[in-house]
Amino acid sequence: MIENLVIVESPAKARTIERFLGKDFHVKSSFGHIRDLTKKNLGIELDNKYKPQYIISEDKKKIVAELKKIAGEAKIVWLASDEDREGEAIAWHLSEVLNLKTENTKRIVFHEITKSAIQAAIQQPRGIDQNLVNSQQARRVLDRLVGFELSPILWKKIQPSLSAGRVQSVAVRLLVEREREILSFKPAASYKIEGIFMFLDQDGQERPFKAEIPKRFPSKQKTLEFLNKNKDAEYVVTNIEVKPAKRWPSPPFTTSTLQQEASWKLGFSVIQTMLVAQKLYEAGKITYMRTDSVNLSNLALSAAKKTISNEFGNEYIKIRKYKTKAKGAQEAHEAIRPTYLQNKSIDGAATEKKLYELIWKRTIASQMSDALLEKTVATIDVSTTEEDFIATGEVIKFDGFLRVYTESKNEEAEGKKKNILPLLKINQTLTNKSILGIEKFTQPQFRYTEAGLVKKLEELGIGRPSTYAPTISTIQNRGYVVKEDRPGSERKINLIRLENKVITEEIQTEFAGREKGKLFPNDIGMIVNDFLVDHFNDILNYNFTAKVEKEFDEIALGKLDWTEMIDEFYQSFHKKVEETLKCSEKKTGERILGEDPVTGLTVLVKMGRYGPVAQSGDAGKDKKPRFARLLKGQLIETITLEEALNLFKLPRIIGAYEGKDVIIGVGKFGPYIRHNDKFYSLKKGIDDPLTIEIERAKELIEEKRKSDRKKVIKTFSEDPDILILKGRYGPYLSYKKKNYRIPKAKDPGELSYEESLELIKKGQKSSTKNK
DNA sequence: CAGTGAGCGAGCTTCCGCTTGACTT
Repeated sequence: MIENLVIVESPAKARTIERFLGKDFHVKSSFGHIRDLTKKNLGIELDNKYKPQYIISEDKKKIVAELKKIAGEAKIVWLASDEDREGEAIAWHLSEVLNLKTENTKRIVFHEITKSAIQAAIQQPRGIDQNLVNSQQARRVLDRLVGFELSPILWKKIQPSLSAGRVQSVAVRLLVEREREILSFKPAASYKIEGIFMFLDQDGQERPFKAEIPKRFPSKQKTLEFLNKNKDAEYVVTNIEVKPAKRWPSPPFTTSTLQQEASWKLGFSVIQTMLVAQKLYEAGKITYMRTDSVNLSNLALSAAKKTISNEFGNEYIKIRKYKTKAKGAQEAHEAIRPTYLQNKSIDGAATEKKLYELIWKRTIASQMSDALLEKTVATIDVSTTEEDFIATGEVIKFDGFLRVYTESKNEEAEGKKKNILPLLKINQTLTNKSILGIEKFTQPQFRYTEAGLVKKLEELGIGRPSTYAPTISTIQNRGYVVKEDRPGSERKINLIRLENKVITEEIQTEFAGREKGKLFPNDIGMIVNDFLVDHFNDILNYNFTAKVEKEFDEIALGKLDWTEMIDEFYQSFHKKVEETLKCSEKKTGERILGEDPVTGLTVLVKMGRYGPVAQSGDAGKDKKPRFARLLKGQLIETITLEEALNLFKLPRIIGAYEGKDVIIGVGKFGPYIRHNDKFYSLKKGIDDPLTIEIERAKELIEEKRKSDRKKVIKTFSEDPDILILKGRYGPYLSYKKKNYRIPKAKDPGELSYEESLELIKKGQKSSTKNK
């Protein structure tokens, strides 16, 4: 007979709690939700008050059976899932599925996994909060209705297998709208004026420092005029202002801020951050990594105090309590922090070490003193003009938390940029070394990184810590958006310099629009977005989630019946679904670019069956139209007639090599060279399929042949189709375009022909078995 | 790994939020 069974969501949590509770308590985990709506159909009985049809998920059957058995033997079952909507629902599903009786079932909650918090929770059990459960059912049913009624419209009207949902569709909308802002942005040029002045140090050394004219000059002409006036100018310091300033640390990490900082400082994708964090959590090194709370337990606060005192001294301690600002935060957990704050670093993989140290620094810094600064602003009068130069400098008087953590900035770059300002005095005259007029262009808005999009979604209250990373993956997997680097384009900028009373001009080049690891919407993302915004504006509205969240809150308080809320929504929503299915045309995003000046045929671009294509000629009236795939980076929305006409120049024969034609084309995976029935990819960003010449093509062919030869470990004279190759995951066997595993114990170089045949036979058998 | 684009039709796709393994071609 078991005295007590405690059920929590996570196995790692179960292990920790079991230690705290002692022998009488058996702690098990449910591994999250155990039931969900059936996937076979809508899973909601529309004519029966939206009754959800729950089934036990396939991968949970085993654990449910086990829990059922133990629960039957236990005297008391403690449901200890999280204290939020989803946690309450998990507790309720457990009590339903395990047939728990109210008299021996107790619901307990705690916000932090510390011994005292858990013991306190045990002292204050309650029943299941059905209102809170109902708010979760409303959330679940609403998301299912939206997702499972919108997606099929897209399959009919745009393309199969597409998807739409309350969260993902808004995420795509953010990216599409930002992209359009950037595409339509017209950069404006102006001139920034920087002067280098010399200052005689106490030890007789001349030191340069920088000052700027606060306003921008609108044209080159005005800049030249200003520089000319400076040829015979004198410079006097007319004002010095010294102001104290303060900087304070950021709160400890939540899921969203951890993803942002890991992206910025360590270059991690949001998925990578979560995978590494999961590892650290399972090893007991950090607290739970899916949280929206910035709260630290009292235990953590006192550990932080001790650690800071030991490491930096008492003057660096400032214990702070942070409040969550995020919309819709449910705060079931602590902030993400090291379990043991005295451990500054850990053993483990390089990525784990780096992420741990980031978390340690952020947590410790959050409990450290403000940094005290002194900002100096000096005004330098120019005798010949009305403009004044302004020099600013900043000195750190007390580093405080900056000793361990600088936020969201590349620390080295920041250090380099800082202007060291000398101790100037009023009425002091200065000598000018040079003045530079630099042409500056206004910048469009930034494109989103994965983590930047998560930040935006969190601000809008859309999505939860457990779904940020999956959402980012979904919109990429559907092809709506792509994460990539873009080289940008060169741009000339004017530089005008005054030095030794002589004005010189030079032209520099800079890269505009260079992007690294940013999210770009694809054509299909734009088409789907426009379609949804057209027909379902209310759901695509950035405030839709906030609006329904308010209603979920009312349901949780018992002020609103969940089925009534759903009914209110569904009546009008479903009507729109029907209308849209009936009325709207199939959408291809078609755009007519104009006429081919040579053939006179209409040229258009649209979404074809296999992706965006350009089409020359009308299917109805002309003879068979020609098609050409758009190149990567080209958008239906922005491609020009000229660019589209160029696409029809492919495939093209550029010459011959070894007696065979060399043909350039564009395929599913980008531009390629075809030679003797073999394909060779062009180099991304280096080779242009429209201009590549035969010599370069030969080079690429030879390069590929060389690297293929390197891959081969062994061949057999008995059958040249069998190849032992070196792959990404180690050696493998390749035979007629199929790959087979080589047992780890075998030295691939020693594999015999007979053994290879054996492996192929075995591999074919097991692959049919798996199906 | 690669070049397609007519049309028919069966059968499939899909949501968000909780949680980890079992997979490694």
